[in-house]
Amino acid sequence: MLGRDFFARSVHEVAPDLIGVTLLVDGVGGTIVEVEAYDQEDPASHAFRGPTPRNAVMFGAPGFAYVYRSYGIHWCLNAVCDVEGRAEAALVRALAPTHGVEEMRARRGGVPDRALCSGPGKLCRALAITREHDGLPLDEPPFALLERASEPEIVTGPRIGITRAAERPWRYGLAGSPFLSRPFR
DNA sequence: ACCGCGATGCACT
DNA sequence: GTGCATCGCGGTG
Repeated sequence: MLGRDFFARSVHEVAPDLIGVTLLVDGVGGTIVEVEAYDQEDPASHAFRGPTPRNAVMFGAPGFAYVYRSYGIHWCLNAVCDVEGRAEAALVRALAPTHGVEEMRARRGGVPDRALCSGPGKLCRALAITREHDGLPLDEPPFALLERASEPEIVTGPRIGITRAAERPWRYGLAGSPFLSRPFR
């Protein structure tokens, strides 16, 4: 089990270290294969313009879940990071399903297994993550984070779906994984 | 393969 | 009123 101190570092260290970690919610989930980093000086980050009710968790202690609604439909999960009081977060973008696959299939309505968790909105659907998880600690139920077994081969590239600061190579992935939201170039 | 678009909530100008 | 840290579907090459 990963403790909260894992997240008491710069998101630029935490994000690549999350690749290969197993994320479970009520025992359902899989191996993290894709993450993006957002820091406080980042125009693409929700924290860039300062605290609001929505992003309040980002300005709190590290090791907690920041869950927000995207495009009015989807939920997205972040792990809050923090070094020297900065508001930073790692957006969990894709998992390789390993635990509770039948449950995830039922929640995701017949998509191929490869697409069960191949995007930030998709994985929240598969793991039933909603606003109720916003602000919950990641090292206590219903969450669980299992340390990776071996050192993964990590690839990087520009982040997806943003318009500002889009050139920053702060997207991290497991090399060659078929469970990514999109391939790396 | 790519491209367009609708669904829908909410923070912010 | 505008713009998203999205997704899935339906159209066209």
